[in-house]
Amino acid sequence: MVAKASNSDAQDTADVRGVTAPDGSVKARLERGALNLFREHGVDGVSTRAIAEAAGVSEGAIYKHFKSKEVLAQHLFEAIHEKLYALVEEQLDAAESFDDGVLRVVKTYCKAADDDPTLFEYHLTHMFRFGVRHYPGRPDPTTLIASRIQDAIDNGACPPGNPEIKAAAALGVVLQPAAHRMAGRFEGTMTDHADQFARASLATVKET
Amino acid sequence: MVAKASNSDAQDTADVRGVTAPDGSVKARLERGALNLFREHGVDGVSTRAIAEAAGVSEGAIYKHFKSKEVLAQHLFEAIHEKLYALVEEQLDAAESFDDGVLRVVKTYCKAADDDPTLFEYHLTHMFRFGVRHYPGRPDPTTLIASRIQDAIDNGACPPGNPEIKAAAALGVVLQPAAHRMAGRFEGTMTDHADQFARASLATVKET
DNA sequence: TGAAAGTGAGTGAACACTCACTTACGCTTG
DNA sequence: CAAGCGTAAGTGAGTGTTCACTCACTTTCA
Repeated sequence: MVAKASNSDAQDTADVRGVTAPDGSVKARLERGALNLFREHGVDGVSTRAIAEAAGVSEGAIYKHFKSKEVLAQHLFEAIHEKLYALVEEQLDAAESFDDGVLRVVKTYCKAADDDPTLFEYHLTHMFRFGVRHYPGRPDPTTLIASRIQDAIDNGACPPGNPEIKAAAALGVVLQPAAHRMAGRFEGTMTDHADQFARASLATVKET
Repeated sequence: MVAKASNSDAQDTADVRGVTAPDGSVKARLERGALNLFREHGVDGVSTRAIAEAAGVSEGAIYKHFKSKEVLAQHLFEAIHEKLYALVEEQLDAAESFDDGVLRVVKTYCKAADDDPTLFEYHLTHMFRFGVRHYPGRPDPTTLIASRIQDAIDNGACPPGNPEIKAAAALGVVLQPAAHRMAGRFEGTMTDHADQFARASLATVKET
């Protein structure tokens, strides 16, 4: 479970941050320190010693909060994964049409990438490690999108086709540029180009 | 440098395989064994002991062919990276129009993913580790594609826009489904859907 | 016959994790 | 409210294991 971040702090904006424990706490410093290191060096490239140092605590402190380094890494991934799911669901439910839904989802991903690039990059780069399994019931943004595409196909708002493929291709339009943005291959924010990505995503969904 | 694979074996087909040493040699077995393990567990998740075991040789043998485990991992990445570059360049040069070029590149990626999924997945998952730096002169498929898009913009075959972003978005249409395919999220080959991906890529390039 | 390829026990370093211990602190009770 | 107390948080030296890599040696083969 993600540390409850929406208890009293009036943060109802669709913000990808706030998936970690309250700022200043040792747990939050461990999470943020580990996240920074994991993003740069990969989970296996980071020692518990380095994590403790980054958080300004002793190595033993890690184990008061997490059973193992691996659990810490999983916890961070799940936190952002579930947060993304919630944001996507929120936007899809608020959408006035299929096309509007695509636009909203694209904007959500762009905003997430801009708001917390470290968190987003960790999510992107560790999808293969933690995000592959999509057992039934696990909240997975792509599966959610695919199921909404299926709905749209059923009611004629979208041409027929494999919804998993449509979802993947449409997301690729946003995620691949996001990866390039993080590698410094172009300037500006993702949100700057959100409308363009949305048009391309929509064309992709209707084409694929 | 990639082990010369096009010496005498009459393999002129645009195939992504053949980036490793001749089959049966210890070097080839080390490369293939390491590749399989790296793909599944990541470079840092694989021990030299495991690599030697997979290749059926002693640990010391690794160091007769590669200076270190890291060099072996880099070598494998560069091999597929340069091969992809060559294939993309070949197809772009053979293209009769901008649109035809997009179709050919998309088909090339689909075929590469189908021909050697392990190699392709290793490339995909280790882009962040090895593929980020695109210093001038290094053959990089995406940079090549971006430069051809720039050409097309200059001669009016493509609407204006940032070619790096266009290239990334168009590639995302293929690469994200490829990742999903490898995770077993849909059946069939990538090539089965190449025409659809090509149409979506083209729309993305002209839209983004 | 000489060089390259291959062996496998050996080495020091780094690793994730533990544990006996100290510190901090909220809660009960007179 | 002060004293006492139990629990959770935090420490950091210690532990056994695993790691990448080496080297003296043997084998292969042109």
